[in-house]
Amino acid sequence: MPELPEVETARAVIERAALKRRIVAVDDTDSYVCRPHPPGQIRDALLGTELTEAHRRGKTMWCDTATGPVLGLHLGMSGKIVVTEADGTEVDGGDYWAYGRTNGEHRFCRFSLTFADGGVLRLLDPRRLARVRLDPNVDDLGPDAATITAARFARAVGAGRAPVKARLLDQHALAGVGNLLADDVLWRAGVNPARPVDALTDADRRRLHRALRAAIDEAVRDGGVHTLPLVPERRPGGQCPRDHTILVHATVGGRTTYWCPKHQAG
DNA sequence: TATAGTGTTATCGG
DNA sequence: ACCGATAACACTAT
Repeated sequence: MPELPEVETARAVIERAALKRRIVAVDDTDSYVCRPHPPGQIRDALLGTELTEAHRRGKTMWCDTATGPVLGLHLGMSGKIVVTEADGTEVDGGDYWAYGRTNGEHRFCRFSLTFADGGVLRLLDPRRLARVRLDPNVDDLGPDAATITAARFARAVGAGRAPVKARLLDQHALAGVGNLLADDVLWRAGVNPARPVDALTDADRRRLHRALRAAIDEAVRDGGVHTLPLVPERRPGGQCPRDHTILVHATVGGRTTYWCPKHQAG
């Protein structure tokens, strides 16, 4: 589920509910999610300190700590952050999860921080493709898709023969666009997903940039990429929300891709 | 039971 | 070395 909008919401959850609280217990025993750190290494680095700031670039989050290393968090394909207070109150990123409501059950907990007053931050992730690591390297990520300028976007989606969708998904070129957001952006801009980037016009790139910014703003505001117009129609028989043409689908850039054959023909 | 899947990365070929 | 395509990863829901 998590693309940039969901990750931004998760970051805001941490900012609102997990900063400046002394960490008294850490569960880092899931050695796949916490790799390459051996069990206990992340725990030892965080015990007794506190998170001070929550940052995000693309789909990667990281938290500064008062006295320890930086804590990197990535939600992978199915991760979610939930903060539960001692009285049972939950703060989470909304109901976008495909694996049902959490309902205080905390199934699939892969990592947790317990605070001095009994509150707990949990990373829930059925598929265990999320990652927790100390001092993550963020430098290889491209500019954040939520704030990228038109000029930098044009550079990122300028040269090369890759299908434009593949480039939008390339986290080194720009960071934060996932499969569903990419389809919605291309749909808004009226661009065929398979079009090579060097065949785009400057006008195409301007429309794509505006579509990207608008789609992200709407998705963050409305609760995730599932609220975008095209996303519920991404299924066999789904219709274009604009002209009601039956959408077509194929694999582009290695991912299942839906588009309107009428207004995204070229 | 078989399959698809919202992300990342190692590996392969051009 | 660069660029793009593909498989693998772990696991659940359909």
